[in-house]
Amino acid sequence: MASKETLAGCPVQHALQYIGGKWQMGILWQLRKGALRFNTLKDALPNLSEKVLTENLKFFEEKGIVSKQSFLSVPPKVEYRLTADGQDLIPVIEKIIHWGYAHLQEEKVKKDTLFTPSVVMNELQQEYNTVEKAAG
Amino acid sequence: MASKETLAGCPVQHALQYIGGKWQMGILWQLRKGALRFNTLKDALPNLSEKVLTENLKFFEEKGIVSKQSFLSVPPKVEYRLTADGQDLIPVIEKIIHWGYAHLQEEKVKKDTLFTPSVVMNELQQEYNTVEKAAG
DNA sequence: TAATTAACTTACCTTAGGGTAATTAAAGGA
DNA sequence: TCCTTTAATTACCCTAAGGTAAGTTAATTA
Repeated sequence: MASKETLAGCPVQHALQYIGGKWQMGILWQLRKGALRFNTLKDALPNLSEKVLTENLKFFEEKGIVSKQSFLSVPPKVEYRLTADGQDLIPVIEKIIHWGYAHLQEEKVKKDTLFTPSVVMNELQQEYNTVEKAAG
Repeated sequence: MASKETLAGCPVQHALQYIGGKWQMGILWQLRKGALRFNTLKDALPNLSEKVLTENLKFFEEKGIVSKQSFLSVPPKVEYRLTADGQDLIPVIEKIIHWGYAHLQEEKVKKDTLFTPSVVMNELQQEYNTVEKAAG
C-alpha cells in the first residue's frame, strides 16, 4: 500500500487510496456502526486474510481513517473504529454499493430473462434484502 | 483487466470493476457531457498512455458502460460516449470526487496550518475552483 | 517521395496488491 | 506439560495493472 501515496493532488486518485483496494470498502463498511475487534472484522469478510486485514487497518490508521484501541490483556484484544474522516466515507461507499447492487441485479436478470424473470427477481431480492450483506 | 470478471456476486466488487482502476473514473468523468474522440480524451488526462486508454475503453464497451462510434475516414475518427448505465455512474463518481476534494484540502491545510492558513485556503480554492479540473 | 494524421496494436518490463502458510507472544486451562 | 487463544508478523509467490516505446494503417498533403 505504498504506491497509494503518489498523485495526491487529484481528488480521484486521493479517494482511490481508500476505496480502490479490494477489501477497503468492505472493512470500512463493517465498521460503520461502531468498534469491532480484529477477528470479528475478519469473520465478517470471508476470504480476507489476516495479513491483508492488518495491512489495511494499519494504512487506515496512519491516514486517520480508523483509530485503534489496544487492551493490555492476554490474549490481546484490539478494537478498531472509524474516525470522523472515516465516517465521511460511509455515504460515499453507500452510493457505490447502491450502484453495484442495482447493476448486479440488472446483469443477472439479463442472463436469465428468457426463463423466469420474476422468479429470478424474487430470488435476488431475498438474497440481497438486507444492506448488511452488501459489503464484503 | 481480466481479473475484474471474478467475484461478481458482491456489489462492492462489482462496482470496483468500473471505478477501481487508476484511470477509470477520470475517463468516465470526462465523458459525462457527451461524446469525445480518442485523442481528446487522451489530452484531457495527462500521463494516461494510449495503451491504457484503449484497454479501458474496450473494457467499458464490452461491459456496456461506453459506446463507440467509428467514422470510416483516413485518418480514422472514433467517438466514445456513455451509455445509460455509464451515465448512472456519474453521480457516484461525483460523490467520490467531492469527498476527495474536501479531504485533500484538509490534508494540505493541516500541513501548512502553522504558517498561512487563510492564504493556503485561498490558493487551494483557486487551484480547484472548477469541478472541471476535479478528475484526471 | 516523404511526412503527417488518428487510433490503435504489440512487445516488453516493473511493481504492488493480494494470496498462502508458518511463526510469534504470553497467560490460562486441561 | 501441552494446548488454546488473539492479533500480529514474516517469508514466500503470483498475477494483473500499468508504464514505455515502437510499429501499423492508408489517405492526404507538402
